[in-house]
Formats: sequence, C-alpha cells, structure tokens
Amino acid sequence: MNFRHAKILEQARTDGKVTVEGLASLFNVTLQTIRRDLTDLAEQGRLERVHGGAILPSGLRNIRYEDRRRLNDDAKARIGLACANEVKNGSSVFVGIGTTCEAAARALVHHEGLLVMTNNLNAVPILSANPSNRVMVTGGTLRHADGGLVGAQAAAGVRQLKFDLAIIGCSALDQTGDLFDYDLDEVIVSQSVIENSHATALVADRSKFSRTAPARIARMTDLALFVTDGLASGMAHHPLRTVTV
Amino acid sequence: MNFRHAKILEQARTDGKVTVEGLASLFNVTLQTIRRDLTDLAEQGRLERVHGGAILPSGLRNIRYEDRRRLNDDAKARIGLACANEVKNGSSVFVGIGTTCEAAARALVHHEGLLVMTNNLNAVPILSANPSNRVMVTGGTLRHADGGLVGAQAAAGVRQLKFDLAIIGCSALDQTGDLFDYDLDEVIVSQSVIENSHATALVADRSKFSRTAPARIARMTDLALFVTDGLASGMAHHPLRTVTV
DNA sequence: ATATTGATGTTCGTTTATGGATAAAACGAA
DNA sequence: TTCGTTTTATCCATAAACGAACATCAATAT
Repeated sequence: MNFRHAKILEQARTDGKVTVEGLASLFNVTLQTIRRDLTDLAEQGRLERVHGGAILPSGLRNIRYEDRRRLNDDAKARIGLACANEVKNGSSVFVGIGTTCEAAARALVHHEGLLVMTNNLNAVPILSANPSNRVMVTGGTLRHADGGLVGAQAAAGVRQLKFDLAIIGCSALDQTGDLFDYDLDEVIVSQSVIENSHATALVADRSKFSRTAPARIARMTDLALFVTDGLASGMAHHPLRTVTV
Repeated sequence: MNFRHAKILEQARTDGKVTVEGLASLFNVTLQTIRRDLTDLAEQGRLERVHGGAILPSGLRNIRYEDRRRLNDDAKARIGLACANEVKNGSSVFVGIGTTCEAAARALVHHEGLLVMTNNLNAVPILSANPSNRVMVTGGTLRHADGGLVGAQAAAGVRQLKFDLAIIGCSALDQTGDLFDYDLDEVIVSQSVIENSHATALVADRSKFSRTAPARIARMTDLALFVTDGLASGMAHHPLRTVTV
C-alpha cells in the first residue's frame, strides 16, 4: 500500500480505466512501479488488470460482458458525458442496463444530491461512489450475463418513482425509428421506465444501427433525447432531439 | 493520544496525505516518534498507514465493513455451513443483510436449483457464482455502509415470494428472546421476510449477546431455527431449536 | 528521596519500495 | 499465420523506511 494507490483508484472510478503510461507520468515514476501498483490493487480485487492499464473490477459479469465493455469505450464515455449534461443537480434519474448506461453513471460523479434508481447492478458501485447520491435499486431477477435486474418485479420497482430523466439503452435500432431488445423481461422494464419518466434519453453507439433484435421496446417518438456517436444515413433527419458526440 | 495527533489528522484532511518526514520536521521530533503516532492513529482507524506516511482511510464504509468481515470469520463460516445444511436443493431461500448471512450464501455454492432472493448486494456475486441458482434482488434504497437494500420497497419485493427458508441476522439479542436492529428501514424488511417464510433461521455469532440496539425485529418464538457459535448462559434452554457450532 | 510511568530519542537488523536489466508474453499489422 | 512492437513479469541492487529493543528524561506518585 502506498500514496499512489488511493489516487489510482480514484481515477479508475471517475474515468472507468487507468493506463500504465498515464499514471507513470502523473506520478513521475517508472512504468514498472505503476505495474506493481496495479498488480497489487488487482490482487486485492480493487482493480482488474488489462493490457496497458486497469479497469474497475467486475464482480458479476462474465467474460463476454468484459469484452463488450472495452468495445468502443471512448465513444461510450463521450456519450455518457453528454448525457450527464442533461441531468440537473437534485433531480431524479434512472440508469438502465448496458455498458453505455454505465458510462453515463460514471459521468454523474460530480453531480450533487441526485436520486438515482437503477436495475443495473454494475452501476451501483459507480453511483454510490458519490455519497451525496441516494441510490435505489429496482429489484427483480438477476441476469447473470450482465448484472441486470429484469422481469415484472423490476418493472414494479420502477413504478415507485417518477424520473426527471431516464437513461436507457437498447440492443438494436432500425431506420423506421424503433428500439429493440433481445429479452422480453428487459423490455417490460424499459417500457415501465419510459412511462414513469418526464423525459427519456436513449444512449446508443453507432454499432446498434447495424444490429437487429426481436422485441420492440418503444418508438423513437416516445423519447425526448437520443445521444449517439454517429447517425446512420437514413436517420439523419429524425424529429427527435439528437446529440452526436 | 497526544497534541500532535489532532494536527496530523487536520493536515491529512486538508492534503489528503501526510509524510513521516514532513511531520517530523514540522514538530521537531524524530521519525520514530511520528511513526508511533501514525501507527496509533491507524490502529484507531483514523488514518491508513502507507510506506512513508499515511493517507485518509479510503471510503470509511469499505474499511469498516472489511474489518467487520474479518472479525470472527471462522465462527461465521461454521454458522453459514450449518445453516446451509438446512437448505434443500430446489427450495426457495432468502438471504439477509450482514456478514454472517454472506457466509451462509457462500456455503450454498454446492446446492442445486435454488431460488434465492436477497437484499444484500454483497451476497449477489456470491450467489450468482453458482449458475444453477436463480437469483432475485428485493430492490430498495441502498445503504452505503454495507450494501444492504432497505425500506418499504425492499419489504414489498420480499412479498413477491414465499420462502422455504429465510436466513436473517440481527444486531443484538437480549435474554428475553427478542431480536433487535439499529435501522428501522431494515427492521421492516426483516419482518416482511419472517411473514413470508415457512421457516426463518437467525444466524448470529456470540458477540450479539453483548450488544444492544433500539428497534425490535421479532421475538425468538417467531423463528424456526437459531444458528450460533455459543449461547449466553441465560438462554441455554430457550424453546427454539438451536444449532451451536 | 526514590520508584514508577510514559513519552521520546537512539541504534540496528529487517523489510519494503524503486529502478534497471532481461526474457517471456501479448498484441497488432501485414 | 508470422514478424515486429509493446507490455509484462522476474530478478537483482540500492536506498529508504520500518519496528523492536533499549536508553534517556521529565513528571508524578509513593
């Protein structure tokens, strides 16, 4: 344990990741020293080591989910940041399932006095890093694959509150403006979230345009905001307010 | 405690860290004296010792909780094991808040086909390590101190199911056979659990006999089983079925 | 006056952190 | 795949930090 460890963890919590290079120049020590730090922290389970740096530990998630998290994570961080800009201090927020929603949760650390509900167990430690947040969990059936809580109980949990802004993701988007998902148990939660929010923001990186999924969540017109990193050509003039990062 | 301690803590709070060298020259004492001071403060949990100095304890919550987890963990593991013996494969189980309940969760890894609900987020990764378990979460307000979900919503989540066996803990036990807790929001959950279970097991190590807490959860006669590592003298002949490990 | 206690200083052998060197492993591009 | 580059783990040497034991001193009790 040394002086750097606390700072490394802090940076990992705010940025979602740390790099060996970045930390070495930050602390003015050699790369080897940082590697030892990261190894130590990883052995304590406080970080998870990856090539070139480290990320926050997973706990629940499986390998596939880890891979997805690393996929396009720059874009996800930008999307999360843009999304957090829409959140006012002291408001009530919902954070949904998916790595992009987690990026949004990460971007909320500097907000004050939020009431945040989530059905994403990975988002819980991120959100509770800020002690001024009140964090609530929907309840529901745990989906081992990604730490999501789904099903009727999750939907019922959502109905306990009305959100100023709900941040949700989806598995696929089509050109007619529909949102889709794979899992019906997740869809009923998302629908419940949309119903119980003054405004809903969809976060989705461009990869979602080229996917398909069976279960319709909603139409784009049911939403207030769409935050993405690049539009598919056909959707360029969709009526929905769109933020591209 | 001496006059330096207050100043050391003050500096730690403003700078986030203190160094042995810096403090020694500040107070004009030897390095060894400062080391003694820092060791004292670290033992009190007011600082965290690092090589060359000390830092603020990282996230009070985690440290305290980690300490508690290590406290008497042999006994807790035995209690958990004994408790798991009462659980049949394929049954529905509730796992409550506290390190002893987590020990019980750990002991359930070799069971098959359980439906487990919990309001303890620390228990979730433990329970989901066994893929044949169906894991549900109650929902509720997150208590940062220990990862527990409490309040009305947690109690409502509990009412969705009826458990074959519920495993709960408590903060204190008195000789008349009453169970107590510190937090009313947790008590309403425990009461809801007892109501919605065919049988409730209380897990408590002997330290609970010497504690007191304000909020009554239930009477011992409301329970089916009591698993502990040693009885207080006065409770030796309580009518409740008791397993001592 | 003498003994006791507690805080501090001193010494010294041990432990730990760090950086450099090297070889193995992981990665990315062709 | 193969090759070249980057990242990593391991070993070693050095310097710093550490803690235990003992000595010293002052304040207090007997």
